Amino acid sequence: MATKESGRQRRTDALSKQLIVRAAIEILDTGGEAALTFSVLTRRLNTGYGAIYHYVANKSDLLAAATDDVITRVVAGPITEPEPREGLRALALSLFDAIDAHPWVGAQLTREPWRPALLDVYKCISEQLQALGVPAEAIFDSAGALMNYILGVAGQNAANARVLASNRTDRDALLADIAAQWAQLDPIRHPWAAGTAKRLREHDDRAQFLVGVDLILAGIEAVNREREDS
Amino acid sequence: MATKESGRQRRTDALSKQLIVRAAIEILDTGGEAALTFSVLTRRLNTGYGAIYHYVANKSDLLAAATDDVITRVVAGPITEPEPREGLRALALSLFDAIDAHPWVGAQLTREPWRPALLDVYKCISEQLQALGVPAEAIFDSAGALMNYILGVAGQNAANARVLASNRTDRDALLADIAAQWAQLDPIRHPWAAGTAKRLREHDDRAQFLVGVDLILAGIEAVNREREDS
DNA sequence: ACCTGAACACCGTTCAAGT
DNA sequence: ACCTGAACACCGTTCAAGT
Repeated sequence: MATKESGRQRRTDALSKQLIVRAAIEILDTGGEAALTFSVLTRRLNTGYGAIYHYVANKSDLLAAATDDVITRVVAGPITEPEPREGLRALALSLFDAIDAHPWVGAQLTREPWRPALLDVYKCISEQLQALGVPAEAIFDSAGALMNYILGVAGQNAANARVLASNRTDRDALLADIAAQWAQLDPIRHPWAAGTAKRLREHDDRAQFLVGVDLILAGIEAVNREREDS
Repeated sequence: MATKESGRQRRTDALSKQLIVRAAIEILDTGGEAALTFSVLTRRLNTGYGAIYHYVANKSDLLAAATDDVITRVVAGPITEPEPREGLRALALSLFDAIDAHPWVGAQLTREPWRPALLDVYKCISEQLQALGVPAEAIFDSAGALMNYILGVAGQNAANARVLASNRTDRDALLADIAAQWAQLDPIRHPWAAGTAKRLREHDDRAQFLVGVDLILAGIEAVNREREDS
């Protein structure tokens, strides 16, 4: 089928940062961080190095722009849930899923925090907490804890996913291995180990992530109840 | 003082993985991730490339070993607090401080999770939760949430610290900038913004980290209380 | 067994030259 | 203004040769 098309043909339409970023995202999603190379990008876009550098300052800039693109799309989906607690859970899951689909975003966020897109996330969380009745003076710390948890766990999960990308067998083998180690601990001194080992083999990362969100929400509410009582 | 000592002299004592890892840690701490180069490492250790590769499989392996070294030292410090809640807070703070002192550890953990050293952290957290009276079936999710929070936030914080490494002025300027943005939001629709903007400028990352730990602990206890009641 | 360092493959970035 | 691609500096890794 179709001979290799030379690949030497010049592109007809103009380049744009948008176009470059989208191409970079595709490469990152397919081959991971190591696959994103200016040489690959150049070939994919049928252009030269200089053309890319005309729209992008350097590789850092490109990665940052790609990350912004992904996060912005998540936050742009307006929260439709009327119940603030559900809204928060939905936002958390959206971010989790986005980082799961684009694992390199997790690593990038640890490298360049405080991107504008993240401020929107922060804002969104703050609004939901306010709707939940959290007093203004408690919102700062609560929103911080939630956001850090969401990004932190999503990042960890993405890292896991990347390491165990090959197939389910790998994941199962590794978890079984860890579980076996724990199952060997003295059940008298470590009664938690048996249950944890069992759960480890069966657990669903996405569900466990949500349990954590709920734990933090429960904590926020518990602390506020105490504050009201006193 | 002391002329440059040629640097060409061969080392007298034998090399070892331990020695290489320690040298790598020093380079990483001083100059950040970008500074760790086999060429720099070779010069620092007065040796050749092959000698290093004799003890270390590749750069990934070296980074992993360096991370293990840091984390292991933290977990090795036995928890002396008799009160489990204080023990957890102490462990959390130790990890936070360690990652703050070695910011590259944060990025590394997102790259290679499930290292043996982290399993020890998990184990330690589980034990403290058990001592706190958390039922065995709730320990898995609770420990997971706590550990993810600790590593996630510590990593984020390290990233912040790295970006704003230069001096306090930079940090203050950036935070003031963000605060100003939020202060402009309509105070009727966003009553939380004013307080958050103020807190943002003044907050202490370490203290806020601990507030988050306490929130999760409060959530764990609240959920368990409900379970008991029903 | 342990070490040396030239050599190789690869990658980010620049820049003089083109349209 | 926008694009091309040879060239440069740098870095991880290998390997034949040394002790």
